[in-house]
Amino acid sequence: MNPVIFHVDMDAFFSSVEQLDNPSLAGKPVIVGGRVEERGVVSACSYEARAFGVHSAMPMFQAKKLCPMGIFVPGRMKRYQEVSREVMAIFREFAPSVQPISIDEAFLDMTGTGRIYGTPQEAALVLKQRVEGEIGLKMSVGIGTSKYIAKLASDFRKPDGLWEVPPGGETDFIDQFTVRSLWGIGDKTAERLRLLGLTEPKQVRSLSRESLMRTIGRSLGSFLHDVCRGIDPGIFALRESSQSISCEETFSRDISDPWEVSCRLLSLAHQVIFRSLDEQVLGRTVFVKYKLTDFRSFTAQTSRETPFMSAEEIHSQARELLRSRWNGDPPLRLVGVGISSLSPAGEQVQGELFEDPYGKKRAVEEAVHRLKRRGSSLAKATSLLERYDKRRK
DNA sequence: TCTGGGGTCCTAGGACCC
DNA sequence: TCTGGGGTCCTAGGACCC
Repeated sequence: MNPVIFHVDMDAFFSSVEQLDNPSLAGKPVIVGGRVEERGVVSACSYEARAFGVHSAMPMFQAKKLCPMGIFVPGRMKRYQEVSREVMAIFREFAPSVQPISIDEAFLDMTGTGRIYGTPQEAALVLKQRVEGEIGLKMSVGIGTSKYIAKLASDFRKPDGLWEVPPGGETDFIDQFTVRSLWGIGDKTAERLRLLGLTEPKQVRSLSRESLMRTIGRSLGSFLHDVCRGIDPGIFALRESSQSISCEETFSRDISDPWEVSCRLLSLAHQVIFRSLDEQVLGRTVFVKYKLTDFRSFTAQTSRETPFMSAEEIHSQARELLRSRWNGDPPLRLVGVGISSLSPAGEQVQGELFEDPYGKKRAVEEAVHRLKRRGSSLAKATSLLERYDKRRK
């Protein structure tokens, strides 16, 4: 039996939710994103706004220029997550197996559901109607024999799309794309391939896997070889847990004062530890990322044998990493902090609790975390107090 | 008046080990 | 007086995606 995979993608998700919650926005160019003064970018926009050339990741000042009459709204991530959960719940009721891959996308394995739903297209129509009826949002569905094909298919007739690639039709379908428009091929790689005379999947098929791997690298070569033959490259494998947790901040104006940067790092370190406690993981690696005025960005990281247990530990490591590389000039546009080499928190805590400094610190973090979840401003107060203490020294 | 935030994976070089 | 060589871990940078 051929696999039947759906890729479901909500249309212009964030802006559609805004239009759903505020019907006066329906049919208008809605642009969700940051603030111009804070160097924000577009995170999503309605199709009405796209008609003006606005697209996601575009700087807000540019979007305003292109679409001055646009309705600019700040994002409400909590609300989008809430709606996402509702939509995913419908998927889970509907399909035997669901794999969410982002806030507004999921793979549904519909193999063997013919007796219940009829043909894949009939099933997709029912699902689209359910989501539109129960939630009020439109979506696009791609159907194929693999995740990769389904993913391309959902994008093929957006918005409100429904496209099925029949078993055996994979290569013909792929041939309707340019190499650049394939998922996983960006500007840089497309340009490299263009210089090699490879702009169409058909041209890629004239090369063996070995020669592709030799010329463009093992991984990319193998990936491209498979994709252009309609073979699933296996990139949407299930990942049960995250590999890293990080937070970053772009300043509304560049900062050259190391002390001020350190304060920002502390606040970011707190956010990182809160999220790591949420996910019940700890990290043995701390990394910092910083971006200069000229947009060049750098990373530095360090690992140790025992996990970092508190915001203070993460912060002091991150500050040290940054201090040895940057001393205030040129000014910074962004800093970020993160942890990786993650492991479940439970394992560590057993042993570490005996070591007072770590166990105690962690207990404090957890307490602060619990309070913060209840809306207390204690965490903020802690940060401020520390700031105050350090200034006094 | 300039270009976010949160991730993933890959590559390449060096250290270290057998 | 010839530069083994494979495996693994770590680090920094980069490409890509939503």
